[in-house]
Amino acid sequence: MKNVNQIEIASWFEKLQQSGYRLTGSRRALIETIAKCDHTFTVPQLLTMAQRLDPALGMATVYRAVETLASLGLVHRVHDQQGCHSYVAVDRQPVPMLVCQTCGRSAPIDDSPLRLVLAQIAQQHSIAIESYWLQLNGQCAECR
Amino acid sequence: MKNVNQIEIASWFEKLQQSGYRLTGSRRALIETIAKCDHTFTVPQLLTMAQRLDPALGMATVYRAVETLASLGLVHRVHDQQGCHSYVAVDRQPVPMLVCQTCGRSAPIDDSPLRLVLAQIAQQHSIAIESYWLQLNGQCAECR
DNA sequence: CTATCTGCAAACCGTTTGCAGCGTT
DNA sequence: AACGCTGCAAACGGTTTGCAGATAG
Repeated sequence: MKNVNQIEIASWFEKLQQSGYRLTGSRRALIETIAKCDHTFTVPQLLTMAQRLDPALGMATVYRAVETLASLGLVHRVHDQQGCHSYVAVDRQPVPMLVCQTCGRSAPIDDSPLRLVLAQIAQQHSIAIESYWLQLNGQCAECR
Repeated sequence: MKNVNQIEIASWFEKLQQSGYRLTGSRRALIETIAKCDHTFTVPQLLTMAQRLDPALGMATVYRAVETLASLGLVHRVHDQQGCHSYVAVDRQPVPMLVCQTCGRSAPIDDSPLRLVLAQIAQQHSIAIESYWLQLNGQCAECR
């Protein structure tokens, strides 16, 4: 499975600044690290990886940055049996994700065929769907 | 939205015993509480509710029981923006859930029409889907 | 009777926060 | 120069664990 989340570092930098955030060394290091990372990551993992670029980086900064990136929709939570401690880079708003349980790599999926089915379900249950989470857990071709 | 998770207390008791667990007072109290509960709950919430039946009940016991019930597939994690601290009763293996964001009540959905679409997606991405999480967040008819 | 289960309280650990100094704009 | 951002370390809060006594089978 190729990493489909080829994020554009420059566009992330832009988006940060457009939203009134400063483009600091820590944030550069973190974004560059996330861009290179082709799998899901936890905050402590991200810290370790990013410290190659910025050894003085602290844990609190990473938590704050990930929260910021999540609020901008650039990073997305991923769930696992044990809890919700992982994230992935995404290039658009919350996206149904496909996560390989072996290598941790992920890819967004095209959910347009799903929307139709979901609309039917919503009607059946007479509810209004505000958002949904779809995460497919499996094995990618390479890991099988 | 009616609570569709009408769990059968007796069948839960059976399943516990068949799996080699003892049917203790704490577990009875917890299962009866969950059966009455028509919405998602956190462990601390469950403790408070179940203490009506068993005032001496402790937090650790509830954590342990919920973990046990989850391993038997009787209870299922529910996700929210802030993390994964909620559960719902389910009567079969992990089920796509529909959760009302206002009242917290939930209903399992029939995912058979979805399976077809998911199979297509799996083929497109050449991956093997082992499990998936689908959670629809919205407003039920009553809360609108 | 025995092994499991329980309540208590302490330990744990991931996450958040306060603060003084630093760095971006 | 102003204000956002950072690192540090302490605080926090949900969850887990150790243990001695209780209890189901």
